[in-house]
Amino acid sequence: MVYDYAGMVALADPTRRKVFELVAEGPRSVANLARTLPVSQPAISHHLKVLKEARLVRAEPRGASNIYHIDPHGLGEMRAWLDQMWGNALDAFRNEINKAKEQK
Amino acid sequence: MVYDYAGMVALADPTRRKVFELVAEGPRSVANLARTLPVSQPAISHHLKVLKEARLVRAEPRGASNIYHIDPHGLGEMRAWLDQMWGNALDAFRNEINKAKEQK
DNA sequence: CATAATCATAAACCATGGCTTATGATAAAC
DNA sequence: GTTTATCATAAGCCATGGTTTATGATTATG
Repeated sequence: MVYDYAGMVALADPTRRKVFELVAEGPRSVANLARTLPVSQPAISHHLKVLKEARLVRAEPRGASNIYHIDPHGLGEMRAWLDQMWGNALDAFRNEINKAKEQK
Repeated sequence: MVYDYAGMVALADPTRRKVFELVAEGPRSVANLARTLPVSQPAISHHLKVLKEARLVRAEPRGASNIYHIDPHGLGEMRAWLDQMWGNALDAFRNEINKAKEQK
């Protein structure tokens, strides 16, 4: 599986996490997010750009506003990747445990 | 669910990702990692410290060496959190879709 | 006991990136 | 048509954090 870790990078910043969490609760405009969080509107726009490039959110123009909502597909990709990574890591871990037992 | 995002922050750095991926393949010492990756030994130690505090790896002293392996418990916590977040976000997304349809 | 190997911590350097202000472009409101 | 609201981008500032060198502590080796 190919994954560029963009989702992890995007969620590493606290402010960007809050932006994402708010959008995950329901669609929000840039102005709404800027009013809700203690950062400027350009900062919000920048965070949304990173989240969008990480395929965690999508934009939907609505008049002068830009409504952001989550990107189920991209979010699912990140989840699928973590699931596989988790499985692989645990398999390798169990192999090491068995190898250690054989040493006895 | 309480989660401090430490796992995401830890995996946001490219070098630290490589350290983790190598450890996930099987137990490795600090010296081994330092020989494998193009960074100094103190850099490796620092990355391992971050990964350990994020509960993604654990250390096991073995003589003068320090063998690192994954922390299945901590890794499982991160996976469980992402699973729940994913479910919540999708539920909220579907609610919005239905709301939009009722508007018609 | 002396030497070599392993590792963690501290200090210093510097690039990355998150933030603000400034600005222009588009759309709604009056 | 003028004003107001919304949004994205650019430029500049500055803190965060990733890196290296230096160092000391602990353990194996000879």
